[in-house]
Amino acid sequence: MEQYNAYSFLLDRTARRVKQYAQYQFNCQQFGITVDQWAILKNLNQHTDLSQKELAEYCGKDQPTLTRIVDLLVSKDLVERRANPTDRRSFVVHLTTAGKRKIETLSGEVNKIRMQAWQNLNEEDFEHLKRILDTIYTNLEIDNGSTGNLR
Amino acid sequence: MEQYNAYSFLLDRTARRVKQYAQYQFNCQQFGITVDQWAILKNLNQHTDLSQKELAEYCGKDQPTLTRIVDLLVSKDLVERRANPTDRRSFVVHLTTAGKRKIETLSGEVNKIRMQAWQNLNEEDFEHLKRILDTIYTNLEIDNGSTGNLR
DNA sequence: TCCGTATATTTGTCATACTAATTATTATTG
DNA sequence: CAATAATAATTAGTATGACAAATATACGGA
Repeated sequence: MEQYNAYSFLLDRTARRVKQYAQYQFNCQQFGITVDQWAILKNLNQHTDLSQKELAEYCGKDQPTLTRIVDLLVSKDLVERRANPTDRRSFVVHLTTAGKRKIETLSGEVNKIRMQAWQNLNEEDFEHLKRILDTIYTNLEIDNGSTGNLR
Repeated sequence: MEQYNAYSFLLDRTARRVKQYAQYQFNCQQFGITVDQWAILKNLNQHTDLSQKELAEYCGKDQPTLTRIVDLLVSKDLVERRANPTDRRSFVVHLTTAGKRKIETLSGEVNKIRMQAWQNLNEEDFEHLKRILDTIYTNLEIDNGSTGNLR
């Protein structure tokens, strides 16, 4: 039983290296953004004009974190906050022309960087990894709801 | 090719949930430390009286991060910095009595928390996960050394 | 319509990561 | 031995992550 604990260490360590490696390449190639900022841009490109709440869900970030990343993207003129006509509480996050250009310029390079991790691994490994990570993810739902699992 | 990019998102998301879930349980059960602080204590218990540099390597943390975590553990009286007789640049990090007691008290509970992730998964999954994560990890070595891979 | 509640965003605080720079000490080398 | 390089630890700055609280707005029911 005890040995199974190692997964948490491995996961943490690997996820950090993946991000660190990508950020290192981003810096070397002067992309001018962080890896997390890239994830936001990429999501915005696929689902245009999301509210920050929706964007946070797609990107797997919480709302305070997303607010701050959007702040940085706004200061870099890559996105802008637009009034949401149907709800004055929320904004719509909109890609600027510079933001779209950034995505076009970097997409291919980012793919290359991401694929470095996948050497010596194959399609089947990818399916295993997806399944295992998804299972862990759903195993650890923190349930505040009506099913009343844990406090 | 493009789809393989998803691994980075999955890894990051899963690692964050694993840590968040554990921290949530730590808080509920009033362990009085963070998940990362626990990892340091656990390592110190296995390899007594390491220097901060060695400890950082075992724990997979960088040195500035380790310095700060040790600061927090010192302020909680769980470890202390002792002079290293053979090298006045470095310290030896030593578990206090309270630190040892903390480890004994929490070990079983932490194991239970960690095992929650492993429902619906088996030994074979564990081996797959270990192998895949280790492969990714070594694929992404950032080599500043003599082999001269990338700038 | 008014009131209480829910929601979207923001702000604050603490902890963790990564980078770069600083300090004190040790090791190396001419 | 003296000058230089390398190393252990720290500090500073920025970004992210989690959680709580505050604010503004929307929604539901009396």
